[in-house]
Parts: sequence; structure tokens; C-alpha cells
Amino acid sequence: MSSVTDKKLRMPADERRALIIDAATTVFGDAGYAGATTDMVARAAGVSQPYVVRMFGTKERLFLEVLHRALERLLASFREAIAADPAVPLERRLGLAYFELTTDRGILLSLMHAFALGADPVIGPAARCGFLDVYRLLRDEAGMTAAQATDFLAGGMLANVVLGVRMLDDYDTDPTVRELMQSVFPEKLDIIRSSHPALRAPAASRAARD
Amino acid sequence: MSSVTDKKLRMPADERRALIIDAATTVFGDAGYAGATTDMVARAAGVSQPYVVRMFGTKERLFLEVLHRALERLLASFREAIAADPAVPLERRLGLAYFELTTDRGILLSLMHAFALGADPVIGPAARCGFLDVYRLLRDEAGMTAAQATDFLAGGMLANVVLGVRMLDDYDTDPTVRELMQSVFPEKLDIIRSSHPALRAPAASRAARD
DNA sequence: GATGGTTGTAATCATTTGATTACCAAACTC
DNA sequence: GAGTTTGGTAATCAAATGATTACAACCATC
Repeated sequence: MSSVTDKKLRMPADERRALIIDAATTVFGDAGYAGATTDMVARAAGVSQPYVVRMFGTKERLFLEVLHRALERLLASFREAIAADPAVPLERRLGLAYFELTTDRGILLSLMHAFALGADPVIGPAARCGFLDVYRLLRDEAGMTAAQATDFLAGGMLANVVLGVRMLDDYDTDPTVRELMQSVFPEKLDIIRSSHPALRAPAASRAARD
Repeated sequence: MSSVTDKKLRMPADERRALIIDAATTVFGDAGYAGATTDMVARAAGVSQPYVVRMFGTKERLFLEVLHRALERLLASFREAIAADPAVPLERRLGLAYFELTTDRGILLSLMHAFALGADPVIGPAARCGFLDVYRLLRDEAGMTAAQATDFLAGGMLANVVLGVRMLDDYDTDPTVRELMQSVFPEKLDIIRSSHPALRAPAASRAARD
């Protein structure tokens, strides 16, 4: 998480591109599509603002790429889980796979922001399509019934919201929060608590600190 | 787009205030906090832009009021359900209550946007607090266990996302969407389909419904 | 029927921000 | 090592937007 800034100044475009999308994922996840600025993304990626817009054309296209990559990771993660050790029940494998995505808060929160922008003429259709892709994977590749799939999705959406609202921030001060989170992330709370403190810092700070 | 303007030109402040909050709920629900402009809200309320910012101080405070009123309605709705006919099981009563809120898309979507903005220094805490209020109601007033409460919330969050992503827009063209929505809104799909077409229009249209 | 408070607007400002342009420099190639 | 491609920035622009100010119309009540 500290290795971004000291990279070589000049970098092949693809590599830089991936870096920017990564940074953008975090920024969009924190601030939302409209709330994020191309400059925030640029700073987080350690690059100049004009560079990010020239590389992606528009902020909208950048967001679409972030959305696309997030979905890609989610689907890949699920496919891995489906293909994994059949000794442990499938639903649990999927749950764990989803839970692991949690460590990169940006991915799931960017998705959530996209899912709330269905009214947008270009983000809306993309988000719908992406959501359906996930549903279809659960049905067709994981072999779930409609009820199983929606139950699983429901749990995921709640996890996203708990993540998005940064419930962890009140974990120590509010016993209700502890109870709630234990119920949302059964058995996994210790992991989430140890991996997330680093993420509590506001998005931009660690990025351009020269 | 014609019904707003014909109201009386002059109005007691409280009434106008409620009208603006109502319009703002729809606008914020559609565009998100950062994506919505005070001018959009003003237009939707049939009032001038400076008026809305003078009445609420800042856009942020307006959003906080929207958030507050949305939570108020949600909680009130649940309390009504809790106090209602004990012949039908409580969880079903609550589900129906939640479902009815669906008809005012703005309420639930404004909540969702707030829930995704936990990183914001002022919206974040308010959203956390609101979410916890809902959880506590389910636990303390509805008497649910932690597991029951989170299950119920999970279903709600999925419903919100399906609503936010405007899944209905693809209802006629995609059979998968039909299956998904039937699973998310069991037995109630006919209602949602008949009540929402009017809502498909861009934000502004209704807002002053006597 | 003046007076003063309330409801509202038009005009305008200062910032923010996505985007553009012009330019620079590293690296590969010959 | 000259020339070209590629990776990158500084400076700047135009539009959008939240906020402010000054002013106008309504309405009570004395």
C-alpha cells in the first residue's frame, strides 16, 4: 500500500493505465461518481490531471472502466470459488470469495455507487448489465436457484452497505455495531478488523506526499 | 411536467419547505448527493435556485434534511407495521411496509446514496447513525434476533439496489430480469409494475401532488 | 394606507472542474 | 547521435455550480 509513489517516473502506458484505474477505483468508491474529481484520481495515482483525462477521454469513460474492472474481478473471484475444493459447500466458498473482495473497499463501493445511478443514461445500462451478469453467474455457473441467488446477493448488498457506511468507524464505541457486524460477517470479523484500519485514512493522503 | 407550476405563487414557508424537501428527495435519489445540483432541486420544486440555498443554508444541510426525513418515514412506517394486525406475521408486515416505501423511489435511493458516502465527514456519521437506528428498531421494537434483523435488512438492501439500478427498465426485454425481480419482490411485482411507470420519467415531474 | 415582516426572484460572483492545447523529455531505432 | 515515437506536464479555458446580494411583490395590522 506504500509502493505507489516511488515507482519509476516513466512507465509503459498499460502499466500506468492499470495504476490509474486502481487509484480511480478507490477514489470513486469513496466519493462516488459525481463526487470524485479527475484531479483526485490523478493525485491518488501520482500523475497529472490532464494525463488521466487524456488517457481515458472523459471522466465518464474512466468510471465505466472502473466499473468494468470491478465486475471482472468479482466474476473472476466467483469463478475461482466455484472451481475450488468441493469439500467445502459452494455457498460458503462464494461467501468467502466475496468477503475477500472486501479488503479492496474500492471495488465493492464503486459497484454500489454505480448500482445507485440507474437513472444515468450511460452508467445506468452498464450497471444493470453488470448486476445481471453477477446474477446469471450465480444461477447458471454456480447452479443456484433464483431464491438462493437472491438470498446470496442480498447478503452481499448488506455487506456493501455496512462497508459503505463505514460501520467499522464506530466499532469500538458502540456495542450495537459489534453485534450487527458480527451478524453480517460471521466468523470473519477479526480478519476485516485487521485489514481495514489502514483503509480508514481518507483516500487521497497517501499518494502524493513528497 | 406541468403540474408543479400551477400552485399558488405564495406559500407559507413550512409548506414550501416540505415541498422542496420532497423534490430534493427525488432529485438526490436519482443523481446522488454530489450529482444533484441545487438548481435541479429548485426546478423540481418550482422555485428559484437561490431560494432553496437560502432556506437550507447549504446543499449539504439540505441533503441532511432529506436523509433525516427519509429515515423518519422509514421508521414511522415500520412502527405502524409493528402496531398493526397481529394476525399476519410480523416479518411479513414489515416487508409490506418496506415495500410500500418503494413507491416513492426517492426515499430509499437517497438513503442508499447516503449509505455509500460513509467517507464524507458530515454525511458519513449521519448515515451510520441512521442505519443503526433502523437496525435497533428491528431488534428492540420488532423483537428480532440479530440474525433475523440482518436477514431482513439484507433483503431491503437488495431491493434498494434493484430499484436503484432501475431493473424495471429491462423487465420487458430480458426474461432473466423477470425471474430476478419476481424473486426479490415476491407476489408484489404486479403492484410495483403498475405504480412505477409514472416514476420512470426523469426526476422533476411530480413533486407537488396537492 | 403606510409599515414592516415574509415570501420570493434576478443578477452576479467566486470556485471548482472537466477538458484542451502547447510543450517537454525520456527512450527506442536507425 | 539525430530523429521519431511515447509518456508526461504546465498553463489555461469554458462551463457549471453553490453561494451572495440587492431588490421586488405580497400580506398582515395598526
